[in-house]
Amino acid sequence: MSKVNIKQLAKELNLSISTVSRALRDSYEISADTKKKVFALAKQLNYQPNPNASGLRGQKTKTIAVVIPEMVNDFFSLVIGGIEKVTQEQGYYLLFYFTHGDYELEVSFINTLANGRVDGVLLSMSRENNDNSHLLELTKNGIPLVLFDRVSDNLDSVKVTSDNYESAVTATRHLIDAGCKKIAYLQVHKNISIGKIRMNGYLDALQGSTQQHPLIVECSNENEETFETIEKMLVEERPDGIFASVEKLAVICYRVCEKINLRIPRDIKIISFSNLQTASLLNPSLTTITQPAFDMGEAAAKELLNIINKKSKSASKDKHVILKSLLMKRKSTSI
Amino acid sequence: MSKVNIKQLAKELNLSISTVSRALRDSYEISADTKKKVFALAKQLNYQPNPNASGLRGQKTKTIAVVIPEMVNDFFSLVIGGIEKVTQEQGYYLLFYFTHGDYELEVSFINTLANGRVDGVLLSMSRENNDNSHLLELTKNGIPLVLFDRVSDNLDSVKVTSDNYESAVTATRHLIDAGCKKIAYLQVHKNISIGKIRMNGYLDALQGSTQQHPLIVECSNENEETFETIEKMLVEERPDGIFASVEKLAVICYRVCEKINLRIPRDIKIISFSNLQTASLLNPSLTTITQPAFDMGEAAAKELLNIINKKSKSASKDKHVILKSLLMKRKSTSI
DNA sequence: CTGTTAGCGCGTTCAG
DNA sequence: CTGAACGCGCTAACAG
Repeated sequence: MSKVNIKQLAKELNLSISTVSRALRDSYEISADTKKKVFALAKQLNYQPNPNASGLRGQKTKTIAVVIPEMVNDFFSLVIGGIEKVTQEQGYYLLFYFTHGDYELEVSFINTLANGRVDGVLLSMSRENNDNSHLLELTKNGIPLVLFDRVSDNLDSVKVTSDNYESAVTATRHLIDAGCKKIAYLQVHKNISIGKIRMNGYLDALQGSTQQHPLIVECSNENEETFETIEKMLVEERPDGIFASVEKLAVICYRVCEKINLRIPRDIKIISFSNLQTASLLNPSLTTITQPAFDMGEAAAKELLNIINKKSKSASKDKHVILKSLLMKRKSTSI
Repeated sequence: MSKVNIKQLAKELNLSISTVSRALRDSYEISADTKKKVFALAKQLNYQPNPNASGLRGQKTKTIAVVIPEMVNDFFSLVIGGIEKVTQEQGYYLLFYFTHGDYELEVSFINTLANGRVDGVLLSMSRENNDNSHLLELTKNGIPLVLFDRVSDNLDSVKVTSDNYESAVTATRHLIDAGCKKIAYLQVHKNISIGKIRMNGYLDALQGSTQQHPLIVECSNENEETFETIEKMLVEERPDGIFASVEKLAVICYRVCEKINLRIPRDIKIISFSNLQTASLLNPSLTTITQPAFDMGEAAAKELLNIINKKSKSASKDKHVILKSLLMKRKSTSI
């Protein structure tokens, strides 16, 4: 344990502890000469202020918590990239927690944060439309909270999302414009709001432009089951367009098409909410509605740091930042 | 700021601070009755011990740092899953840091950790064969370190890796057994040790089994450039087998084959180091050597917690855990 | 079984 | 310009 603290610096330099402390914080009441000496020794010994001590004293830790459902997921990986870029610039540390979509875990972790472990929290909810009292409690304890992607309307924290409704409309119109006469919508998590919002975009786009009837296919989290559901639907209904609400469904759909010899995009056109990474691996590559994941991370982190630093709680309450998604066509795709 | 602390609990219950503290820690010298009362109130008020205070006092934070090159990468995502599983069970927090392969960033972050911010560090190195003095300094300060995946031989910390050499041999033999007469090896990062080790496996397997000459293709980080390099090689050399040292190269290779009408696996067979996620998206799906990423995370975290809890520094010094990779063939692949 | 006290390292008052 | 002293919240040693 050769850890260096202020005391040792003081002894070494024949100064008092408080002088050293002040010098390190570049206080105006310390002579340039003394400061120079202190800085030199601090650097030489790699002095690092004890974060527990300063956290205890000043009630700030330069740490923010990031609570997300999971990590093995390109979307959240990209979001984290954005968060990290912003926070790193300002010297913040990142405490991560993965809820695996488990509400109980989210609650217990958030409760754990009540007492000065972090300066703020970035959260994408594990489930929605639930009891949010743990989050209310958190903000009541003076810890700022910013929600992103999976947010809840009955919380007046700052929110950052992408334009799920508008982009679902865009995606559906894209299929219509490409000549599709019967467009199926592949749906999961029908009870989470982001799912509903996307579906509404699909429904409204259909209604607005043509006489098409909606064809909504409820899928599950079980890949095998979903495969069969989709296969059955394709055979029986013979749609010529597919709009997948999440990437995984599009991938399964590709597999089904292979099996039953439907050629993409000639026989059937597919579009999906998805990120960039995996979409271009498919053949032909998948046209997607891509959320600005990195930007979302950046935006959420910036909002949070604003609240933390400027304490402008009142100004930004109930603010909702909405980022624009992109329709992405890739080479070798012609839909 | 309505944060609850021990003092408030004590006042509310007409007990002394230390009695409450002991009750919360379930000390044997507190009556069952008192404990019950304390627990009840603590739960009611959602009392959470201030981590800065206990960290300052006891020199432990229940936090470990995870330092990795990047996040947008299935391999590290999976590793983190393993780390998280183990640490969550024991109530540890995870502080993340991404070096983006930048050695300077790694150094500055590690230095920051010298003074009681975390109880231990899990690290996958940003670069290798460099000056490791920052890591030595860290362990000298009494903070345990476990290296995984990208490790350095001139550090006597515990290391966890997968069997890169053996699995490269296996992969090469697999192509040979499948009848390949001319196998090319796609290489990047020739100067990092993990790259060298894999290449040696390829070279030795070739030498051991047949009269084949090695065909090593140096690729860059530039996708466009690499695409052209591989295309040129395929046209000029006409190999019937490809061993890609990283997944991205295999993907590019697929694209090149499409362009110049080489059918996989009939004309050319491809195998690659890769994880599971993206490999099955390709068509035909890619046969891979898959590192046990999740297991690696688990193993590394377990080793670290062992050191932290048992303080068995001496016993585990210079230990090297090597996990076995898996050769994975997937449906619709016939090589 | 319970209360009193001291100190972890730092930053900020209050004195010079 | 510098030093002494206090307290952030918690735990452990020392009483009783």
